[in-house]
Amino acid sequence: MTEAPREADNRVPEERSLNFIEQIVEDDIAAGRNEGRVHTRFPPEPNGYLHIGHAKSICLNFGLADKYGGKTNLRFDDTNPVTEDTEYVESIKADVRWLGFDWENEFYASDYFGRLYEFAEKLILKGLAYVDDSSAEEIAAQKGTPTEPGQESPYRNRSVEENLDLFRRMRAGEFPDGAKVLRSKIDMASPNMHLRDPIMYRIKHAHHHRTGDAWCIYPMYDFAHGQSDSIEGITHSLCTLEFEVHRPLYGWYIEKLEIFPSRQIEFSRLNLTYTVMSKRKLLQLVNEGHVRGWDDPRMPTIAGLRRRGYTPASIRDFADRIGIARRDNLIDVGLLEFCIREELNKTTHRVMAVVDERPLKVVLTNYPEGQVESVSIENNPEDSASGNRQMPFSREVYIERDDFMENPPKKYFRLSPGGMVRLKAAYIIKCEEVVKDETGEITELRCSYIPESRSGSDTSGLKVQGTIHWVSVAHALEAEVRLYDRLLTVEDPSAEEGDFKDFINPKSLEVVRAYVEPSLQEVHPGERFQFMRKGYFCVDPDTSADRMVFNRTVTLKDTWAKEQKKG
RNA sequence: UGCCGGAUCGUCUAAGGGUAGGACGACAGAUUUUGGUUCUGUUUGUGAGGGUUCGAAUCCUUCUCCGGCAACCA
Repeated sequence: MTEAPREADNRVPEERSLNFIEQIVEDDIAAGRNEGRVHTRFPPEPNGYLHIGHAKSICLNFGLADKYGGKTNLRFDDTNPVTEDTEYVESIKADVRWLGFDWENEFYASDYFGRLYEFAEKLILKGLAYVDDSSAEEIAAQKGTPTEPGQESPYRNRSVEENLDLFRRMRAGEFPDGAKVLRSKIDMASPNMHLRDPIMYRIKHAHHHRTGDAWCIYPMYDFAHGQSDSIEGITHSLCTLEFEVHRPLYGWYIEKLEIFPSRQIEFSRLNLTYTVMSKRKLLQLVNEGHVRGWDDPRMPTIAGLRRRGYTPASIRDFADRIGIARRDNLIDVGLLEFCIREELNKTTHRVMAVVDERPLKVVLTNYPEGQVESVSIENNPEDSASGNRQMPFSREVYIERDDFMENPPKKYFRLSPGGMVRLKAAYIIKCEEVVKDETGEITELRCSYIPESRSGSDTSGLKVQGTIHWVSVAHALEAEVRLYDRLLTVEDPSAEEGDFKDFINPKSLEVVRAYVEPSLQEVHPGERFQFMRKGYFCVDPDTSADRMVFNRTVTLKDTWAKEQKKG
């Protein structure tokens, strides 16, 4: 039997192979587990801003639910009132939305404090939990080490009645912070440290951002997370590799409590070159003033990337490209840059901006004084629907100092004495004279222009190798441009001796003046452009009626600069 | 030294006994009024040794290297 060939079968979309979690999910669906349901959750602790590593997790969780017709909850893991705050709750919600995802439910671990308390009493009743009066130091000492078993607490064998009474009094506020904890009775000799009678509840007379002063005991992560998953009917609970050793405990609570068995699956966290990705370190950068805040465009936070000019689609694309696996990885930040360039190349308008503190004035000696003409320029050659706009051209224009060299090396295609270059969308010019001041510094270039070479109606027959951007001196607008570079000077700070802060790049931010074309008169924060030949830029929120500020999102690829470096 | 993971081009990631593929990067060329974009081509990889097999990245075995775990953090 032969198969009839399908028509136009060559356009089959490339089939991406499944990552290991998708394989698990498909196996589960095929086996009829959870009635074929797929329910994930994204569980941030509201104690910091989300970063690109969280974006990986968000895309994974929401993407999986989307792919298999499931749901995703947003759940704040707010079991430690002393570090958590509603400011973070709000920023996290804004960031998840901005990334393009909508959650099925907005939940909080604190919603379950009542249920968790009941779970704790249930374990006490089963003889599987006890109140311990030991101090934190004593508990740490009893814990043993990875290679030596721990010792049992002297309070380990209290009666169920006494434990119940003590736990209720803990809740009632009869004891000060640290006086007692509730622990699970598992196995102090377990090779898994997390099974050595882990703490379930601790006393903290602290105000909680949601429950206020209703509680003075708070559950630990291990006694909240899995049960929260279970309560919500989460089928696949995805987390990073460092929680792998918690999985037996996750399962133990579910088993002993006889509740819905959510399944924890771990994947490797994202590491990016030239930056750090832990909330603790990012908080340090903010608190110690190494950056201007959580949304500083140098930060790998979602807020920072947004301000820098990254788009949600580019971050989702990045998350998709890096994949999901279980091995440690260090992703080249160049891949992130590729993703944003790819999108912005298709979508942004090209504009002229001479990004130079000291631009070079070019005087076109044979161009009539006082004359201004309008030249037409494509908004985006990659998008024919984007149309054209007009730009004023006149006798004096600014170009970047880098676009002229008095003694050019071979293969330098820009302007040099006696050389010709095209001013993009306008005329070919020829450098006739280099004017310098008494210190030898070039102050101006006197050039002639070729009237027959006007873009669009060039009859000059001339061929020039270089085309450069420019702005008309009389029409240019001043703007502040913030040029960002990598936050750190080393690819992988964890591989270096010393603290990561020893490797902060002192040149990660350079603020320069630029002269931009007049069409940019009224720009609004968040708008993106390609500064022709320079890179992609985004209007910063610091922009006001009398001040224009642009952030450089990413440079254009620059093969000339690369060539130079080699030389 | 205990337990749990992991090891495939430079960097990620596929292939689950049957041609080691893709992406990014790099390199070379073509096109180009952005040294951009686009297009074409090239390069480089299964940590090591032994075994099973007609056939091993894949199975077995020994070893090596890397990561995580000893917060009343998550």
